[in-house]
Amino acid sequence: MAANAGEMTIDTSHMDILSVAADCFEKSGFAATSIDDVARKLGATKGRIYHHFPSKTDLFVAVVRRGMAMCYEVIEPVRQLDLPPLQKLSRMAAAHAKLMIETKHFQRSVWEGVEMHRRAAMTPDQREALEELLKTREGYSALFRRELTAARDNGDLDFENLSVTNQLMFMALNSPIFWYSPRPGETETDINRLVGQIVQFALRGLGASKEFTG
Amino acid sequence: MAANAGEMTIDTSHMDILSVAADCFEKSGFAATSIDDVARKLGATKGRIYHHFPSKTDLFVAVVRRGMAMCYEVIEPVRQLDLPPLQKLSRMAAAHAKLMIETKHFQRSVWEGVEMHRRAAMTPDQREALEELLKTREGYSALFRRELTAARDNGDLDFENLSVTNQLMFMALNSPIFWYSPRPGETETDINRLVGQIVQFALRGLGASKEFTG
DNA sequence: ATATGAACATACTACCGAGTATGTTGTCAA
DNA sequence: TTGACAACATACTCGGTAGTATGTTCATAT
Repeated sequence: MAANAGEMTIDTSHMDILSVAADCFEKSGFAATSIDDVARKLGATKGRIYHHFPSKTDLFVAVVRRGMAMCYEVIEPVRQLDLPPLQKLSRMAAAHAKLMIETKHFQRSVWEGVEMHRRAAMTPDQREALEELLKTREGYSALFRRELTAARDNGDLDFENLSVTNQLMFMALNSPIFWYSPRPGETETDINRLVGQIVQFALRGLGASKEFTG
Repeated sequence: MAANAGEMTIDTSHMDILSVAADCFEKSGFAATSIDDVARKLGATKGRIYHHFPSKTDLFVAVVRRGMAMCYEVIEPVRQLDLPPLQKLSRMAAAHAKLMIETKHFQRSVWEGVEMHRRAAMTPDQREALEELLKTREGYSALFRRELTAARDNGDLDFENLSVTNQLMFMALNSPIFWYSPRPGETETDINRLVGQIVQFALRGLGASKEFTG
């Protein structure tokens, strides 16, 4: 119990830093966020952060890793359902879009991480650290592509290029990280309705029939 | 002729800087791009840049302004065509998407400018400088919303919330600035096909019938 | 009781990058 | 030819930031 409490403290402190760091990275981006900014928002000093993370890059990567882990955690149960491809894709899309809304600050960092990698705007050590995460990301994307392909083979979807289509679909599903901001008095139902619009847009874009998308 | 040549030189030098700056901002983002980076890529030094632009912020704003001007220039002739709303929207969307591909480096800065404003990650002087541009951007967006609304009233489109839908549509149309990269040996036809896919995705997402979107 | 180490804070260093101050060169005007 | 100015280059300043080195405190183990 003592050890347990000790680990709890460690994990909590660790997670607190990650969460605040995600907030800062969301607001200002990686480059414009200073460790002191994060520390200030934590009501602490650099010492605390550098005790847990060896560098700013490692802190950022940890945020990205956590964000991507959230995606997997949310998708995994849906993925295991025994449903026809389009149905499953629809559920996966909804789960993903909702997560984007609920964990926006983390997912913004995930996005920036992907962008940093794509633009190759990194030092070698940053690149190496992100490399692993990008493979994970690719695996995640593949989960969706599988259902996309299956649904097209079924005749339930209609699109030309798989890669392009996948990009377009994810752009729509990810988009709330750019334009969503919580409304005062917003309910779970409001969010679900928002998610519904996003998924409907995406699936129709993919060529799903209106009977399916409502 | 002397005056003309002089102005030509000025404008050319000015535009050269803008173009290279756009490249740099695209690769590394505003915060991570240094004036020295831009100068180096120009084969020049800071002196040249600061002779034309009073500050890094002003340089960035100039890039954004130029990018947005390109949008208006491309859209304006299409907008004046006498076509039914959905037809016009489709042409406007195609023109916009194609411009995103062709002037990707500028449009990335436009995007970042909008993001900076939205995240309020700026000094007061930056904010003021961007304020004007954001109004221009809003006007541009309104051109599309007008056709969206008209097409829906016609029964040619089907969507719930105009604002959300507008966001989703622009996410799709803008998306090439994130994932497009020119293929070796790529032809105009290839690009047009790509644009076709993007527009098809967007219009279907908006609820256009398959008879229209093909 | 005391030693030990985790979890921080404090106080530095070193560097980088925005902005400035001051040359230097060529061009045109009178 | 010379003076004036545009269009840069060079050489600085100076504030901010990543990272480090060194306390300090508190809990736990022995």
